[in-house]
Amino acid sequence: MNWHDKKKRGYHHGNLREALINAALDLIGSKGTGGFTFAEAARHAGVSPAAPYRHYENRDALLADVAAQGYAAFGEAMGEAQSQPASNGIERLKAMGRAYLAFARDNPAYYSAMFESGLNFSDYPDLRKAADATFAGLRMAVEDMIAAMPAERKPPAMMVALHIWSISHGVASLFGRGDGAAFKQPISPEELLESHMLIYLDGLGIRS
Amino acid sequence: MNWHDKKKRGYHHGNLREALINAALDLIGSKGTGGFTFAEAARHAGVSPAAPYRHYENRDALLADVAAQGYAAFGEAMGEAQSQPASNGIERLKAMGRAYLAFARDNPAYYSAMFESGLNFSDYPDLRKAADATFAGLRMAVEDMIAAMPAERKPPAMMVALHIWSISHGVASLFGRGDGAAFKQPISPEELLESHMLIYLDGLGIRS
DNA sequence: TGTACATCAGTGAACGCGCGTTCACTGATGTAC
DNA sequence: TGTACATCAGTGAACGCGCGTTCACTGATGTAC
Repeated sequence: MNWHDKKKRGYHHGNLREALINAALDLIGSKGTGGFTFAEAARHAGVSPAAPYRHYENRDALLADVAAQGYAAFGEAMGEAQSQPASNGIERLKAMGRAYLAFARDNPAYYSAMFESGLNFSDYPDLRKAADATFAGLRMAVEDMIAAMPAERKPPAMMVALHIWSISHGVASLFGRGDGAAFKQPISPEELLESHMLIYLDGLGIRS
Repeated sequence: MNWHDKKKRGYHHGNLREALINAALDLIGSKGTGGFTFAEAARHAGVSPAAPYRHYENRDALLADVAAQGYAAFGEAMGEAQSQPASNGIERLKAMGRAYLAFARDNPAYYSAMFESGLNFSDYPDLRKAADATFAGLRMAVEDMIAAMPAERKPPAMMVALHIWSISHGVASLFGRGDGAAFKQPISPEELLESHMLIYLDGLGIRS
Protein backbone atom coordinates (compact mmCIF):
# COMPACT_ATOMS: atom_id res chain seq x y z
CA MET A 1 0.00 0.00 0.00
CA ASN A 2 2.77 2.44 -0.81
CA TRP A 3 1.33 3.81 -4.00
CA HIS A 4 1.44 7.20 -2.38
CA ASP A 5 5.17 7.04 -2.43
CA LYS A 6 5.99 8.74 -5.66
CA LYS A 7 9.68 8.06 -5.52
CA LYS A 8 9.19 4.34 -5.45
CA ARG A 9 7.14 4.24 -8.58
CA GLY A 10 7.99 5.20 -12.10
CA TYR A 11 6.10 7.34 -14.50
CA HIS A 12 3.40 4.73 -14.71
CA HIS A 13 1.51 3.90 -11.62
CA GLY A 14 0.94 0.31 -12.58
CA ASN A 15 -2.14 -0.23 -10.50
CA LEU A 16 -4.03 3.02 -10.59
CA ARG A 17 -7.46 1.54 -11.03
CA GLU A 18 -7.19 -0.37 -7.80
CA ALA A 19 -5.54 2.53 -6.04
CA LEU A 20 -8.45 4.78 -7.01
CA ILE A 21 -10.94 2.29 -5.68
CA ASN A 22 -9.07 2.11 -2.39
CA ALA A 23 -8.91 5.89 -2.23
CA ALA A 24 -12.64 6.08 -2.89
CA LEU A 25 -13.30 3.58 -0.12
CA ASP A 26 -11.24 5.62 2.32
CA LEU A 27 -13.02 8.81 1.40
CA ILE A 28 -16.50 7.30 1.41
CA GLY A 29 -15.71 5.77 4.76
CA SER A 30 -14.84 9.07 6.32
CA LYS A 31 -17.20 11.45 4.55
CA GLY A 32 -19.98 9.39 3.05
CA THR A 33 -20.93 8.62 -0.51
CA GLY A 34 -21.46 12.19 -1.54
CA GLY A 35 -18.34 13.43 0.12
CA PHE A 36 -15.66 12.33 -2.22
CA THR A 37 -14.42 13.90 -5.40
CA PHE A 38 -12.55 12.65 -8.40
CA ALA A 39 -9.74 15.08 -7.73
CA GLU A 40 -9.41 13.99 -4.14
CA ALA A 41 -9.25 10.35 -5.09
CA ALA A 42 -6.45 11.17 -7.52
CA ARG A 43 -4.56 13.05 -4.84
CA HIS A 44 -5.00 10.13 -2.47
CA ALA A 45 -3.55 7.81 -5.07
CA GLY A 46 -0.60 10.16 -5.55
CA VAL A 47 -1.42 11.01 -9.11
CA SER A 48 -2.29 14.10 -11.15
CA PRO A 49 -5.97 15.12 -11.30
CA ALA A 50 -6.14 14.17 -14.96
CA ALA A 51 -4.95 10.61 -14.49
CA PRO A 52 -8.24 9.05 -13.36
CA TYR A 53 -9.79 9.95 -16.71
CA ARG A 54 -7.67 7.23 -18.28
CA HIS A 55 -9.67 4.69 -16.29
CA TYR A 56 -13.08 6.16 -15.59
CA GLU A 57 -15.32 8.47 -17.49
CA ASN A 58 -16.30 10.29 -14.35
CA ARG A 59 -16.78 10.10 -10.64
CA ASP A 60 -19.96 8.04 -10.88
CA ALA A 61 -18.26 5.40 -12.98
CA LEU A 62 -15.64 5.00 -10.27
CA LEU A 63 -18.36 4.84 -7.64
CA ALA A 64 -20.17 2.18 -9.66
CA ASP A 65 -16.98 0.16 -9.83
CA VAL A 66 -16.59 0.43 -6.07
CA ALA A 67 -20.17 -0.71 -5.60
CA ALA A 68 -19.74 -3.64 -7.98
CA GLN A 69 -16.63 -4.72 -6.14
CA GLY A 70 -18.61 -4.35 -2.93
CA TYR A 71 -21.29 -6.73 -4.20
CA ALA A 72 -18.63 -9.23 -5.15
CA ALA A 73 -17.01 -9.05 -1.71
CA PHE A 74 -20.42 -9.22 -0.08
CA GLY A 75 -21.47 -12.23 -2.11
CA GLU A 76 -18.25 -13.92 -1.19
CA ALA A 77 -18.77 -13.27 2.52
CA MET A 78 -22.31 -14.60 2.31
CA GLY A 79 -21.21 -17.66 0.38
CA GLU A 80 -18.60 -18.36 2.98
CA ALA A 81 -21.10 -18.13 5.82
CA GLN A 82 -23.40 -20.37 3.87
CA SER A 83 -20.82 -23.05 3.28
CA GLN A 84 -19.79 -23.32 6.93
CA PRO A 85 -20.84 -26.60 8.50
CA ALA A 86 -24.19 -26.12 10.20
CA SER A 87 -26.54 -28.49 11.93
CA ASN A 88 -29.53 -27.42 9.90
CA GLY A 89 -31.04 -24.80 7.63
CA ILE A 90 -31.92 -22.48 10.48
CA GLU A 91 -28.38 -22.40 11.80
CA ARG A 92 -27.13 -21.73 8.32
CA LEU A 93 -29.55 -18.85 7.89
CA LYS A 94 -28.55 -17.38 11.23
CA ALA A 95 -24.93 -17.54 10.19
CA MET A 96 -25.76 -15.68 7.01
CA GLY A 97 -27.60 -13.04 9.01
CA ARG A 98 -24.57 -12.53 11.19
CA ALA A 99 -22.40 -12.31 8.09
CA TYR A 100 -24.71 -9.65 6.66
CA LEU A 101 -24.43 -7.54 9.78
CA ALA A 102 -20.70 -8.08 10.03
CA PHE A 103 -20.25 -6.92 6.46
CA ALA A 104 -22.29 -3.78 7.01
CA ARG A 105 -20.35 -2.96 10.15
CA ASP A 106 -16.88 -3.76 8.87
CA ASN A 107 -17.32 -2.31 5.40
CA PRO A 108 -19.44 0.77 5.77
CA ALA A 109 -17.88 2.27 2.68
CA TYR A 110 -18.79 -0.66 0.48
CA TYR A 111 -22.20 -0.75 2.05
CA SER A 112 -22.81 2.91 1.29
CA ALA A 113 -21.66 2.55 -2.27
CA MET A 114 -23.89 -0.48 -2.76
CA PHE A 115 -27.07 0.76 -1.17
CA GLU A 116 -26.93 4.49 -0.66
CA SER A 117 -25.07 5.88 -3.62
CA GLY A 118 -28.22 6.56 -5.60
CA LEU A 119 -26.58 5.15 -8.71
CA ASN A 120 -28.92 4.08 -11.43
CA PHE A 121 -28.14 0.42 -11.92
CA SER A 122 -29.31 0.42 -15.50
CA ASP A 123 -26.48 2.79 -16.40
CA TYR A 124 -23.90 0.33 -15.16
CA PRO A 125 -24.42 -3.20 -16.49
CA ASP A 126 -21.48 -4.59 -14.54
CA LEU A 127 -22.94 -3.26 -11.34
CA ARG A 128 -26.31 -4.73 -12.09
CA LYS A 129 -24.71 -8.04 -12.90
CA ALA A 130 -22.76 -8.09 -9.65
CA ALA A 131 -25.85 -7.23 -7.61
CA ASP A 132 -27.96 -9.83 -9.38
CA ALA A 133 -25.36 -12.53 -8.84
CA THR A 134 -25.27 -11.74 -5.14
CA PHE A 135 -29.01 -12.00 -4.80
CA ALA A 136 -29.03 -15.23 -6.78
CA GLY A 137 -26.71 -16.68 -4.17
CA LEU A 138 -29.06 -15.74 -1.36
CA ARG A 139 -31.98 -17.19 -3.22
CA MET A 140 -30.22 -20.48 -3.72
CA ALA A 141 -29.45 -20.71 -0.03
CA VAL A 142 -33.12 -20.19 0.71
CA GLU A 143 -34.11 -22.84 -1.80
CA ASP A 144 -31.82 -25.30 -0.09
CA MET A 145 -33.42 -24.57 3.23
CA ILE A 146 -36.92 -24.91 1.87
CA ALA A 147 -36.19 -28.08 -0.04
CA ALA A 148 -36.59 -30.20 3.07
CA MET A 149 -40.12 -28.96 3.73
CA PRO A 150 -43.20 -31.00 2.80
CA ALA A 151 -44.46 -29.89 -0.61
CA GLU A 152 -47.85 -28.66 0.51
CA ARG A 153 -46.35 -26.19 2.99
CA LYS A 154 -43.49 -25.01 0.86
CA PRO A 155 -43.52 -21.21 0.47
CA PRO A 156 -42.22 -19.62 -2.74
CA ALA A 157 -38.44 -19.38 -2.44
CA MET A 158 -38.34 -16.03 -4.17
CA MET A 159 -40.64 -14.48 -1.63
CA VAL A 160 -38.75 -15.92 1.31
CA ALA A 161 -35.45 -14.74 -0.10
CA LEU A 162 -36.80 -11.23 -0.48
CA HIS A 163 -38.15 -11.33 3.05
CA ILE A 164 -34.82 -12.41 4.45
CA TRP A 165 -32.95 -9.83 2.50
CA SER A 166 -35.35 -7.10 3.59
CA ILE A 167 -35.13 -7.83 7.27
CA SER A 168 -31.36 -8.13 7.17
CA HIS A 169 -31.06 -4.89 5.31
CA GLY A 170 -33.53 -3.15 7.59
CA VAL A 171 -31.72 -4.14 10.76
CA ALA A 172 -28.32 -3.36 9.30
CA SER A 173 -29.36 0.05 7.98
CA LEU A 174 -31.12 1.19 11.11
CA PHE A 175 -28.96 -0.26 13.84
CA GLY A 176 -25.90 -1.97 12.54
CA ARG A 177 -23.70 0.46 10.68
CA GLY A 178 -20.05 0.80 11.53
CA ASP A 179 -20.20 4.57 11.65
CA GLY A 180 -22.19 5.10 14.87
CA ALA A 181 -25.66 4.09 13.78
CA ALA A 182 -28.18 6.86 14.14
CA PHE A 183 -30.50 4.76 16.24
CA LYS A 184 -29.03 3.14 19.28
CA GLN A 185 -31.11 0.49 20.99
CA PRO A 186 -30.81 -1.75 24.04
CA ILE A 187 -30.93 -4.83 21.83
CA SER A 188 -27.92 -5.59 19.65
CA PRO A 189 -28.45 -5.84 15.89
CA GLU A 190 -27.42 -9.48 15.99
CA GLU A 191 -29.98 -10.37 18.63
CA LEU A 192 -32.59 -8.33 16.85
CA LEU A 193 -32.05 -10.04 13.53
CA GLU A 194 -31.78 -13.49 14.97
CA SER A 195 -34.92 -13.18 17.08
CA HIS A 196 -36.79 -11.86 14.09
CA MET A 197 -35.62 -14.69 11.89
CA LEU A 198 -36.65 -17.29 14.42
CA ILE A 199 -40.13 -15.84 14.78
CA TYR A 200 -40.45 -15.55 11.02
CA LEU A 201 -39.29 -19.11 10.40
CA ASP A 202 -41.64 -20.28 13.09
CA GLY A 203 -44.41 -18.56 11.21
CA LEU A 204 -43.35 -20.45 8.11
CA GLY A 205 -43.58 -23.68 10.04
CA ILE A 206 -39.84 -24.24 10.21
CA ARG A 207 -38.74 -25.14 13.72
CA SER A 208 -35.38 -26.05 15.06
CA MET B 1 -45.79 29.16 -3.36
CA ASN B 2 -44.71 32.32 -5.10
CA TRP B 3 -41.81 33.20 -2.89
CA HIS B 4 -39.69 33.11 -6.00
CA ASP B 5 -41.49 36.16 -7.24
CA LYS B 6 -39.30 38.94 -6.04
CA LYS B 7 -41.59 41.70 -7.11
CA LYS B 8 -44.42 40.46 -4.97
CA ARG B 9 -42.42 40.48 -1.80
CA GLY B 10 -40.70 43.29 0.00
CA TYR B 11 -37.23 43.52 1.34
CA HIS B 12 -38.08 40.88 3.88
CA HIS B 13 -39.00 37.50 2.68
CA GLY B 14 -41.31 36.80 5.56
CA ASN B 15 -41.09 33.06 5.41
CA LEU B 16 -37.58 32.27 4.40
CA ARG B 17 -37.05 29.42 6.80
CA GLU B 18 -39.92 27.47 5.31
CA ALA B 19 -38.95 28.45 1.79
CA LEU B 20 -35.44 27.11 2.36
CA ILE B 21 -36.83 23.83 3.62
CA ASN B 22 -39.02 23.52 0.56
CA ALA B 23 -36.10 24.36 -1.68
CA ALA B 24 -33.99 21.73 0.08
CA LEU B 25 -36.73 19.16 -0.42
CA ASP B 26 -36.91 19.94 -4.12
CA LEU B 27 -33.18 19.65 -4.51
CA ILE B 28 -32.81 16.50 -2.44
CA GLY B 29 -35.65 15.01 -4.43
CA SER B 30 -33.93 15.56 -7.72
CA LYS B 31 -30.28 15.11 -6.79
CA GLY B 32 -30.15 13.23 -3.54
CA THR B 33 -29.06 14.22 -0.08
CA GLY B 34 -25.53 15.10 -1.06
CA GLY B 35 -26.57 16.99 -4.13
CA PHE B 36 -27.81 20.21 -2.75
CA THR B 37 -25.91 23.27 -1.66
CA PHE B 38 -26.68 26.15 0.61
CA ALA B 39 -26.24 28.59 -2.24
CA GLU B 40 -28.59 26.68 -4.47
CA ALA B 41 -31.26 26.55 -1.82
CA ALA B 42 -30.98 30.32 -1.47
CA ARG B 43 -31.31 30.80 -5.22
CA HIS B 44 -34.34 28.53 -5.24
CA ALA B 45 -35.94 30.64 -2.57
CA GLY B 46 -35.21 33.79 -4.56
CA VAL B 47 -32.84 35.23 -2.03
CA SER B 48 -29.20 36.27 -1.85
CA PRO B 49 -26.62 33.60 -0.95
CA ALA B 50 -25.97 35.26 2.41
CA ALA B 51 -29.57 35.21 3.54
CA PRO B 52 -29.74 31.59 4.74
CA TYR B 53 -27.10 32.35 7.35
CA ARG B 54 -29.70 34.36 9.25
CA HIS B 55 -31.57 31.12 9.86
CA TYR B 56 -29.08 28.28 9.78
CA GLU B 57 -25.48 27.98 10.80
CA ASN B 58 -24.70 25.89 7.76
CA ARG B 59 -25.99 23.41 5.26
CA ASP B 60 -26.15 20.54 7.71
CA ALA B 61 -28.31 22.51 10.11
CA LEU B 62 -30.81 23.07 7.33
CA LEU B 63 -30.67 19.41 6.43
CA ALA B 64 -31.27 18.48 10.06
CA ASP B 65 -34.30 20.73 10.12
CA VAL B 66 -35.64 19.07 6.99
CA ALA B 67 -35.12 15.66 8.57
CA ALA B 68 -36.82 16.70 11.80
CA GLN B 69 -39.79 18.01 9.85
CA GLY B 70 -39.76 14.72 7.96
CA TYR B 71 -40.02 12.74 11.18
CA ALA B 72 -42.91 14.90 12.30
CA ALA B 73 -44.77 14.38 9.01
CA PHE B 74 -43.94 10.69 9.10
CA GLY B 75 -45.18 10.31 12.67
CA GLU B 76 -48.36 12.08 11.72
CA ALA B 77 -48.94 9.78 8.75
CA MET B 78 -48.34 6.75 10.93
CA GLY B 79 -50.62 8.04 13.65
CA GLU B 80 -53.33 8.60 11.11
CA ALA B 81 -53.05 5.08 9.75
CA GLN B 82 -53.11 3.77 13.27
CA SER B 83 -56.24 5.64 14.24
CA GLN B 84 -58.27 4.45 11.28
CA PRO B 85 -61.05 2.06 12.23
CA ALA B 86 -59.78 -1.50 11.90
CA SER B 87 -61.26 -4.86 12.74
CA ASN B 88 -58.26 -5.94 14.78
CA GLY B 89 -54.61 -5.40 15.62
CA ILE B 90 -53.38 -7.17 12.52
CA GLU B 91 -55.40 -4.99 10.20
CA ARG B 92 -54.14 -1.95 12.02
CA LEU B 93 -50.54 -3.07 11.65
CA LYS B 94 -51.03 -3.77 7.97
CA ALA B 95 -52.42 -0.28 7.52
CA MET B 96 -49.36 1.16 9.21
CA GLY B 97 -47.12 -0.88 6.95
CA ARG B 98 -48.87 0.52 3.91
CA ALA B 99 -48.54 4.00 5.35
CA TYR B 100 -44.82 3.45 5.83
CA LEU B 101 -44.36 2.43 2.22
CA ALA B 102 -46.58 5.23 0.96
CA PHE B 103 -44.55 7.77 2.86
CA ALA B 104 -41.27 6.45 1.49
CA ARG B 105 -42.63 6.51 -2.03
CA ASP B 106 -44.39 9.85 -1.90
CA ASN B 107 -41.74 11.69 0.09
CA PRO B 108 -38.40 10.39 -1.10
CA ALA B 109 -36.75 13.66 -0.15
CA TYR B 110 -37.93 13.51 3.43
CA TYR B 111 -37.03 9.85 3.54
CA SER B 112 -33.49 10.54 2.33
CA ALA B 113 -33.00 13.34 4.82
CA MET B 114 -34.28 11.16 7.63
CA PHE B 115 -32.40 7.97 6.93
CA GLU B 116 -29.63 8.58 4.47
CA SER B 117 -28.25 12.00 5.26
CA GLY B 118 -25.56 10.65 7.54
CA LEU B 119 -26.29 13.39 10.07
CA ASN B 120 -25.10 12.73 13.57
CA PHE B 121 -28.26 12.87 15.65
CA SER B 122 -26.43 13.87 18.78
CA ASP B 123 -25.46 17.14 17.14
CA TYR B 124 -29.09 18.06 16.59
CA PRO B 125 -31.25 17.62 19.70
CA ASP B 126 -34.42 18.66 17.92
CA LEU B 127 -33.83 16.01 15.31
CA ARG B 128 -33.22 13.36 17.91
CA LYS B 129 -36.36 14.42 19.74
CA ALA B 130 -38.47 14.23 16.60
CA ALA B 131 -37.13 10.80 15.71
CA ASP B 132 -37.63 9.48 19.23
CA ALA B 133 -41.19 10.74 19.34
CA THR B 134 -41.95 8.98 16.09
CA PHE B 135 -40.58 5.69 17.32
CA ALA B 136 -42.49 6.06 20.59
CA GLY B 137 -45.68 6.23 18.54
CA LEU B 138 -44.87 2.99 16.78
CA ARG B 139 -44.05 1.33 20.03
CA MET B 140 -47.34 2.34 21.57
CA ALA B 141 -49.22 0.91 18.62
CA VAL B 142 -47.41 -2.38 19.10
CA GLU B 143 -48.21 -2.36 22.81
CA ASP B 144 -51.87 -1.93 22.02
CA MET B 145 -51.76 -4.88 19.68
CA ILE B 146 -49.97 -7.07 22.16
CA ALA B 147 -52.20 -6.11 25.07
CA ALA B 148 -54.86 -8.56 23.99
CA MET B 149 -52.50 -11.52 24.11
CA PRO B 150 -52.42 -13.94 27.03
CA ALA B 151 -49.72 -12.90 29.47
CA GLU B 152 -47.60 -16.00 29.21
CA ARG B 153 -47.14 -15.62 25.46
CA LYS B 154 -46.69 -11.87 25.36
CA PRO B 155 -43.45 -10.91 23.64
CA PRO B 156 -41.56 -7.78 24.71
CA ALA B 157 -43.18 -4.82 23.00
CA MET B 158 -39.88 -3.09 22.44
CA MET B 159 -38.49 -6.01 20.52
CA VAL B 160 -41.59 -6.37 18.37
CA ALA B 161 -41.61 -2.67 17.61
CA LEU B 162 -37.99 -2.82 16.48
CA HIS B 163 -38.76 -5.86 14.35
CA ILE B 164 -41.66 -4.14 12.67
CA TRP B 165 -39.69 -1.02 12.07
CA SER B 166 -36.78 -2.99 10.63
CA ILE B 167 -38.81 -4.97 8.17
CA SER B 168 -40.73 -1.90 7.04
CA HIS B 169 -37.55 0.03 6.57
CA GLY B 170 -35.85 -2.85 4.80
CA VAL B 171 -38.64 -3.30 2.28
CA ALA B 172 -39.02 0.42 1.72
CA SER B 173 -35.30 1.00 1.24
CA LEU B 174 -34.69 -1.88 -1.10
CA PHE B 175 -37.85 -1.91 -3.16
CA GLY B 176 -40.16 0.94 -2.36
CA ARG B 177 -38.49 4.24 -3.08
CA GLY B 178 -40.18 6.82 -5.23
CA ASP B 179 -37.10 7.42 -7.32
CA GLY B 180 -36.94 4.17 -9.29
CA ALA B 181 -35.78 1.73 -6.64
CA ALA B 182 -32.53 0.06 -7.53
CA PHE B 183 -33.95 -3.42 -7.15
CA LYS B 184 -37.06 -4.18 -9.11
CA GLN B 185 -38.91 -7.35 -8.21
CA PRO B 186 -41.97 -9.25 -9.42
CA ILE B 187 -43.62 -8.80 -6.02
CA SER B 188 -44.79 -5.34 -5.04
CA PRO B 189 -43.36 -3.79 -1.87
CA GLU B 190 -46.83 -3.77 -0.34
CA GLU B 191 -47.36 -7.46 -0.94
CA LEU B 192 -43.88 -8.20 0.26
CA LEU B 193 -44.29 -6.30 3.50
CA GLU B 194 -47.77 -7.61 4.19
CA SER B 195 -46.85 -11.23 3.58
CA HIS B 196 -43.83 -10.85 5.78
CA MET B 197 -45.85 -9.29 8.56
CA LEU B 198 -48.43 -12.07 8.43
CA ILE B 199 -45.81 -14.77 8.66
CA TYR B 200 -44.06 -12.94 11.44
CA LEU B 201 -47.25 -12.40 13.43
CA ASP B 202 -48.13 -16.02 12.89
CA GLY B 203 -44.78 -16.89 14.39
CA LEU B 204 -45.67 -14.75 17.37
CA GLY B 205 -48.90 -16.66 17.75
CA ILE B 206 -51.10 -13.82 16.54
CA ARG B 207 -53.64 -15.01 13.98
CA SER B 208 -56.41 -13.20 12.28
C1' DT C 1 19.74 -9.36 -29.64
C1' DG C 2 18.87 -4.81 -31.33
C1' DT C 3 16.23 -1.25 -33.22
C1' DA C 4 12.24 1.45 -34.71
C1' DC C 5 7.94 2.57 -33.85
C1' DA C 6 3.18 2.48 -31.94
C1' DT C 7 0.59 2.54 -28.06
C1' DC C 8 -0.32 3.30 -23.40
C1' DA C 9 -0.61 5.76 -18.97
C1' DG C 10 0.38 9.68 -16.46
C1' DT C 11 1.90 14.97 -16.41
C1' DG C 12 1.19 19.64 -15.31
C1' DA C 13 -0.63 23.81 -16.55
C1' DA C 14 -4.67 26.07 -17.55
C1' DC C 15 -9.65 27.48 -17.71
C1' DG C 16 -14.11 28.70 -16.08
C1' DC C 17 -17.31 27.81 -12.47
C1' DG C 18 -19.96 27.59 -8.33
C1' DC C 19 -19.49 27.25 -3.53
C1' DG C 20 -18.98 28.81 1.33
C1' DT C 21 -18.36 32.61 3.94
C1' DT C 22 -17.61 37.42 5.50
C1' DC C 23 -18.68 42.24 5.46
C1' DA C 24 -20.52 46.78 5.87
C1' DC C 25 -24.78 48.04 4.41
C1' DT C 26 -29.91 49.04 4.29
C1' DG C 27 -34.80 48.57 4.17
C1' DA C 28 -38.61 46.96 7.08
C1' DT C 29 -40.65 46.02 11.38
C1' DG C 30 -41.59 46.43 16.24
C1' DT C 31 -41.81 49.09 20.49
C1' DA C 32 -41.43 52.70 24.13
C1' DC C 33 -43.13 56.86 25.35
C1' DT D 1 -51.50 58.97 17.03
C1' DG D 2 -46.83 60.22 16.17
C1' DT D 3 -42.03 59.91 16.60
C1' DA D 4 -37.46 58.06 17.72
C1' DC D 5 -34.92 54.35 17.99
C1' DA D 6 -33.50 49.46 18.29
C1' DT D 7 -33.67 45.27 16.22
C1' DC D 8 -34.36 42.22 12.64
C1' DA D 9 -33.84 40.11 8.02
C1' DG D 10 -32.04 40.41 3.63
C1' DT D 11 -28.43 42.72 0.17
C1' DG D 12 -24.74 42.51 -2.95
C1' DA D 13 -20.06 42.61 -3.63
C1' DA D 14 -16.02 40.34 -2.64
C1' DC D 15 -12.58 36.67 -1.47
C1' DG D 16 -10.13 32.42 -1.77
C1' DC D 17 -10.73 27.68 -2.85
C1' DG D 18 -11.20 23.27 -4.92
C1' DC D 19 -13.47 20.97 -8.52
C1' DG D 20 -14.16 19.10 -13.21
C1' DT D 21 -12.29 18.95 -17.48
C1' DT D 22 -9.27 19.76 -21.53
C1' DC D 23 -4.85 19.92 -23.74
C1' DA D 24 -0.47 19.17 -25.83
C1' DC D 25 3.04 16.79 -23.84
C1' DT D 26 6.25 12.88 -22.43
C1' DG D 27 8.14 8.88 -20.29
C1' DA D 28 7.49 3.85 -20.23
C1' DT D 29 6.11 -0.34 -22.26
C1' DG D 30 5.16 -3.63 -25.83
C1' DT D 31 5.93 -5.53 -30.39
C1' DA D 32 7.40 -6.42 -35.26
C1' DC D 33 11.15 -7.55 -37.81
